[in-house]
This record gives sequence, structure tokens and C-alpha cells, in this order.
Amino acid sequence: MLREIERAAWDLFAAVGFDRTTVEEISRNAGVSRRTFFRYFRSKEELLSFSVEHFGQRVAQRFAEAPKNRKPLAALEDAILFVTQEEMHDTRQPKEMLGLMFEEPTLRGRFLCALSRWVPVLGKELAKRKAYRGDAARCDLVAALYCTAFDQAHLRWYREGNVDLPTQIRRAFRQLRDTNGPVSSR
Amino acid sequence: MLREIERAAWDLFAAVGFDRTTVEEISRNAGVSRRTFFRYFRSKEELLSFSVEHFGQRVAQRFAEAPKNRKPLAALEDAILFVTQEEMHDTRQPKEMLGLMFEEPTLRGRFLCALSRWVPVLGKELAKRKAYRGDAARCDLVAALYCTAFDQAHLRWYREGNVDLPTQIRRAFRQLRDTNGPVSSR
DNA sequence: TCATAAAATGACACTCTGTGCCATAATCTG
DNA sequence: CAGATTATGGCACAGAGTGTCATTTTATGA
Repeated sequence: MLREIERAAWDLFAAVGFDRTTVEEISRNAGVSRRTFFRYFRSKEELLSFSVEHFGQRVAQRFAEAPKNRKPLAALEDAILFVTQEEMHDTRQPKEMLGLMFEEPTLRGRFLCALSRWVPVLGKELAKRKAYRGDAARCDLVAALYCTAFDQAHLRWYREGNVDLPTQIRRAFRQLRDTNGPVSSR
Repeated sequence: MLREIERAAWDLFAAVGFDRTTVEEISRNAGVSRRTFFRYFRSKEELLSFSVEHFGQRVAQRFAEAPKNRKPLAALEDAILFVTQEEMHDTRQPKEMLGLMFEEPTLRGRFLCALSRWVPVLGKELAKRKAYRGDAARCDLVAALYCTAFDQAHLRWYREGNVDLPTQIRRAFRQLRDTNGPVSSR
């Protein structure tokens, strides 16, 4: 049921836009009542944060399972790339979804909010690693920076389009690591 | 008028919370009609992004005026700290405002969305600097990273509270620059 | 197979947000 | 002061989201 609603919603969003899609229509297309829609999703917007948060959880899990000898940030990058590739397989219209999340301010906010909820989760995993032990705040910051690079990579992918998403992500992460490099040092 | 509405709104938000405050009440306390409220603000939430976006514009302006011989990232940090200190003076309940923006998911989203709008603005300023010329994407990434560090600094300030905000911002920026340092290198 | 408990769904009424429309009041301009 | 422009208020309406209760579906045990 949950999947049916999600599908119906995304079809409509892609077709006529987020605002012009009413919960009424989504429900009808999914074959349930309006009231039932709100039993599965707290709001129309939650349709979005839903998948984003799920994504974050999977990254955190994959990250937690990484081999111990792998450097923390490399493992985090691995995890993000792995889940991204999985996701690209499952999602019907990844670029359309992303488009909405960049164009519609409300959805953009939702997306970023969901993304920011990864921070403590990933930060906690980072904190387990030897190199980071004992500096929770720093772990959270690093996690947040990776989330930001992740977001920027998606933005580039969405805007430029000729380079695939994993490549953009790798690029952004490389640039993140090089932030303190020769060019931008102060 | 705009200021009256803003004041009335924040007083109510701080008193009873964002959700439990209706536009009806805000308008009444500000001495205008509900309809007029929506002429000044597109939505209840816009009350937030409003100040955040204004903040970002001031940072970008201050950044643009920085002496040319100052290193770009140092100048950006200066600008952010300067505007922050200005803002702390003007704002009535900075911590309460911030609290709402961290606790209420909707507002958190709004805040992050507004914050993310700084990115192209700041990125464009960075691109003017010699060291960054010609790499717009990288400029945007760096700008986004600074915004993230800025956000994390606020989060720490809100959570810990015993350290003042400018100090937290300086700390976060220092950690950002050290991301590639000995501890976290991969 | 059937009765009963539990869970899911639908129907309805209600509050609140946000918007279009038009009338009225305030303000500006000559 | 007259006329034009602009700000405001009032009203009606669509849509989001919620509480409540009746009804249906599903699960469970004899």
C-alpha cells in the first residue's frame, strides 16, 4: 500500500508538479481514501523525506559494516557510493525527483532537513573509529561536510547531466578532501 | 509594519511554539488583518527564511568589500563573524529563534534551504578571487562547506550554550580547514 | 468452518493555511 | 481639494492535516 501511494504520488509530481498535485488525487490514483493517505504519510512533503531518510540509514549501516582497516572517510565514501548505486537501480525517475527537490523551495528544505538528520547517525559511526574517538563535535562536523558534498554532487549532476552521479560524488568528495590543499589554503 | 508583524510573531513563537501560533493571532497582535499578514509574508514559515536570507546577503556584501590582499577564506570568515556580531545585537531572542529552527523540522528545512541559497552568492564572490578563478563548481562547494560549518557552529552554540557564538563559529571554521589534517587524513 | 478480537480503512466534520476578488480606506500628486 | 494610486480589510474558497466514529478487512483460536 505504502509503495502504491508513493508510486502514484511520484507519477503525479513528475506529470504536473508538486503543488498542483492534491492529496485527493494521489489517494484516488493509489486506490485509497484521503484519510488513509495521511495514515501512511504525515504530510504530502513526507513523501520526500521518507526516501531520503531511508537512504541515510542504509548508508550508516553500510558504513558500520565496513572493514576496520579501511580509513574512515574512505569507508564513508564507499558506503555512500554503494547505496547511491543501489538507489539508482530502484528509483523510477531519479532525476525528476531530484529536480523537484532542487526547484521547489519547500521540498528543498525537506530534503536538506532529512539530509541533516544523517549527521548525528554518521557522526556516531565516525566516532567509533579510532582516529576520531573522543571528539563528537568534530565527527558531526565531518559528517555534515560529507553530506554537503553529497548534496553539491547531486546539484551538479542535476544541472550538468552529462556526467554520471557516482562520478560527481567522487569528484565532490575529492574536492572536499582537497579543501585544505594548495589552492585554497589561507 | 513588517517589523511589527515579525515582532508579534516571534513573541508568540517563543511563548507557545510555532505550530500552536496561528496567523490569526499574529495578525491580531500586530494590529493588522490576516489578509494583510499574507501580503507581507507568503507564509508563516517565510518569517524565518526572511531573516536568514537577509543575513546571507549582508555576508556576501561584506565579503565583497574585503581588502584584496586578504586570503579568500579568511575574508569569508571575517564577513560571517562580523555580520553575526551585528545580528546578535539586533535580535531580541536569538537563542529562542535558533531553537525553533533546530527543533521544528519544517523550520529546520526552511533554515537550511535559506542557508543553501547563500551558496551561489558566496560562491560567485569566491570565484572573483584570483586563487579560485575558473572553477565555479569548486567555489560553490567551498561556499557550501562554510555554510555547513556555520550551521554546525550554531547547533553547538544552541546545544552547549556556555561558549559564545563567534567562538563556536571560529572553532568550526578551524576544524573545517583542518579536515584534511593529520587526524582525519585518509 | 466459524466466531471473535484486532487492525485497517473510510466517512465526516472541523481548524488552519494560503489565495483570489472586490470594496473601502489611506496616501500621494498635481 | 480632486483624482489617482496604493494599502488594507472582508469574504469566500480550495487544500492540508486531524480527531472521531462507523465499517470493513484480516488475523486468531476453538
